[in-house]
Amino acid sequence: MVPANQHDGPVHRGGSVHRGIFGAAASDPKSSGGGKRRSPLSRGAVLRAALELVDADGLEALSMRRLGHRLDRDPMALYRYAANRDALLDGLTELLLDQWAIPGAADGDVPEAWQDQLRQAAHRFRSLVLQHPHIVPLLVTRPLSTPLGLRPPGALRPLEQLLAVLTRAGFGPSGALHAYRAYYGFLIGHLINELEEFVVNPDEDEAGLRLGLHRLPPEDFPHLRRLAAQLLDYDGETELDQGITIVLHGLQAQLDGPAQRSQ
Amino acid sequence: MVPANQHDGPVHRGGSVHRGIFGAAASDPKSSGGGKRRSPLSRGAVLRAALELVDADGLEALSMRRLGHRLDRDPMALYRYAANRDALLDGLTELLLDQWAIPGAADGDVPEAWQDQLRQAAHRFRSLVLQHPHIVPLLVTRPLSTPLGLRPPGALRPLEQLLAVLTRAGFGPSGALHAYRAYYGFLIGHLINELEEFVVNPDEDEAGLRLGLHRLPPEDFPHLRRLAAQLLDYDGETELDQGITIVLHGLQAQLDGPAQRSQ
DNA sequence: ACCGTAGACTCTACGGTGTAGAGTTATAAA
DNA sequence: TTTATAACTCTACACCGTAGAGTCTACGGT
Repeated sequence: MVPANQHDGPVHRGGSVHRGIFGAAASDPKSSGGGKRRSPLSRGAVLRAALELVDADGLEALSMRRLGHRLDRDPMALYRYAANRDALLDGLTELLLDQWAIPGAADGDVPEAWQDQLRQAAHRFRSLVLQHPHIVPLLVTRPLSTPLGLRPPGALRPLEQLLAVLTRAGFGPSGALHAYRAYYGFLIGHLINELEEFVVNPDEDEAGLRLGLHRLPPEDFPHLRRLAAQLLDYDGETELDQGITIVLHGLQAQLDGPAQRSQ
Repeated sequence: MVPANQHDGPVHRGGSVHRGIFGAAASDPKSSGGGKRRSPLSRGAVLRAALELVDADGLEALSMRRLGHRLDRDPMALYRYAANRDALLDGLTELLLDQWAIPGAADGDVPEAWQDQLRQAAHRFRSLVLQHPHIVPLLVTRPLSTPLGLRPPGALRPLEQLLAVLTRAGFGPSGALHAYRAYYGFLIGHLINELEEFVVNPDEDEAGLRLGLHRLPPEDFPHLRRLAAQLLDYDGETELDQGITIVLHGLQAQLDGPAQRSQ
């Protein structure tokens, strides 16, 4: 349930000094009270500052120089905590994935609850992502450049836990993998969809005008133009819930169907 | 079936000189045969060159300067065909979406075929994206910054056509929208998943080693480590097909269920 | 033949970026 | 006191997007 994280110090060597989850420090003056030397940074502090920067102003606003400025350190100091900017971005996705709590992942639960567990996990992931919408592109892009086994454990934990839930539900190894892919694929796809729902001009009264739909030639886009009202009262939460229901039904059918077991 | 595209010339004014789909020119010497002055570029030529650059070396390799060099033009010349780099990226997503052919979008088809049509469309989208994997981040990120009505028609056409298919299938306006979202959400999610499947070291014999799974502590990742073999023989096409089947069944159920019609 | 105009492009420059390499300082250990 | 090391800073380089002004060519009008 709670992130169980690893090294926090400099990046080149796992210093193994456990300072807490993603590191504390960085605000209290250390032992000697000169006031001249600040307490050293930590990977956790750097990542958290980076996330704040991204949340506030988007991904492009995250530059080494700006982050250095925000932490009151020379930009080059950051390279002690992330090998380069890409590694920093990877750290952000890890920071996020590591917060994804998947219910019922511990042993000893009733196996029938797997559908509720997956449903809950989906909603948690959604609210997590909505708190940090700017990192979605990272979620989509970054892992692509890192092969499975080399990704940080924090980023793999959700996958492992989902596989555990599915296995307890009765899926075989390959079945669990297929089920995971269908589930996570739908989940991430939904979030991309949801984040793309937008309004041009909230002050405008008429639905079509708010979306800018009046610019579209009616003869080319009859269906779209007719949907102005429906496009506006989008409810991401129930939309996700209904979609997840479809997926879960499909998975249940596979469980009940033939040739399960070793498949 | 075939992209029907609009202006192609300079960006500030829709020159309305129709030179063909996304523009020709850019290789044949124009009327006067001095050999001194090259024929002018075109938006289409610029976008195509940009796509080639991205396909070859990834998104980060697409800089105005590199693109200018490739087209043998000063980088600033490109600003005649795209207002800035972001607009260039938007042009790339349009270039791609515009190629997505959705079968049966023309009127007069048998309405029962909608499931096959959506299935086919999904497979076409997949092969399109696999030809240009580097643009997936754009597909995910770019529309986010452009409200629906302001997106270029080429990027909205697939949406319109999918809505047409769903409407002919019997969905009401809101139902069609929900169905579209479930369908496209799953589709894009699957592709993200599929693109993240990777091998570390193809020369390695043993499955776990090829994925780098041996680095993971066995006590923390029992399920993942057990899946080495299954992770390796991933077949994106049938995976997509099975997932789409689930979604289509779910949608069919909604069609058969109560309260369809005006909903 | 001359001029004016407009399109397509180039030149220069500014402020920003990631990061290599070497240098600095403060603390802890010997 | 000396030495080692961790944490950090300084300087510099090559690249980036793009604003602003200038150039060069083709063409239409007179």
